[in-house]
Amino acid sequence: MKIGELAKQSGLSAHTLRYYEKQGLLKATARSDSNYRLYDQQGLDTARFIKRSREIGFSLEEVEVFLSIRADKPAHVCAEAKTLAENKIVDVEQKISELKQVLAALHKLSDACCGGNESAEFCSIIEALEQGKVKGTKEAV
Amino acid sequence: MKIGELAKQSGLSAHTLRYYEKQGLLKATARSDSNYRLYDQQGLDTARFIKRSREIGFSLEEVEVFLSIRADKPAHVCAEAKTLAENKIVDVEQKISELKQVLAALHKLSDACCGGNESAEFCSIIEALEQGKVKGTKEAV
DNA sequence: CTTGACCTTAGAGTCTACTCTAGGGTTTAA
DNA sequence: TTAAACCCTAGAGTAGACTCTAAGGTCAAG
Repeated sequence: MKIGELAKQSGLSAHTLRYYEKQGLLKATARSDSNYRLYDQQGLDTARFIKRSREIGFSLEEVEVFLSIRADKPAHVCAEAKTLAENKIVDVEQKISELKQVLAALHKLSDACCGGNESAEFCSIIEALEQGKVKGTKEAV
Repeated sequence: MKIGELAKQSGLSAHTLRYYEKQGLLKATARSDSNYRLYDQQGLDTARFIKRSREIGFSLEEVEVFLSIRADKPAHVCAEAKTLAENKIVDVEQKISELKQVLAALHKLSDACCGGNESAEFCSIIEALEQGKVKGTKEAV
């Protein structure tokens, strides 16, 4: 199949597929006489593999590692894949905890403010940002 | 005070302060004979205001709105500030919920894998990415 | 034969918020 | 006086993952 068909089947854009090729993640199986990229079922599998990995939050660099494990499984061990997953778990947990602190600070801001059509002269949000009364982002980690 | 002092007092870098000026967020109060930026207490207050707003997760664009409210409070109403905060809360909650789904998918991947020095020939992580058994990212929203 | 849909390439642009560089002037302390 | 430490500008570079453009070749239908 040509790149447009692969795009349709995989849910990635043709642009993105070419980009992945440039990044060394997914090369076309062959080229037609007119130099069109041609893909087979394997190419589609790989495209979907990449897409799923991205959706789970892996970077292209990490996907590359998965692909190399997948390309020669006997040459690799489970620990390699699991390490990637565990590191990513730590990253995501960290990000979630940061966002929760941000959320708490935002709620504090928001709850303090009447939010009405009163003049902002004594708006608690502005005041809080002004005077640094809002904590919980860096300090409370 | 000069930019270096303001940087020290505010916790922002001189580079960043100049960047903020270029973005129209914080202009120097005056210039010295030698064209150095000069700031007063108000400048420091503003720099800190920006820094705090950023730490709470507001974009520079949003900070600009806060600054304009702050610059002329009687001309604005609380609702403007509160709307910003509430929208940001929605954003952050959304992001957290996405990350939680990602985290669940990652745990599923990781837990299924032995993680040992066994060959990756039957690695459940690779298999899961391969066959699309991993759900919970887009579909489960 | 032509129109439109498809494909090619190299390379530039997007987003956000910085961060740094080059090349040069100023100030301060020893 | 000289060296360090500061300041200035315009503009480029960084991150990550695309996304798009220009200029052109190819292919199938009518």
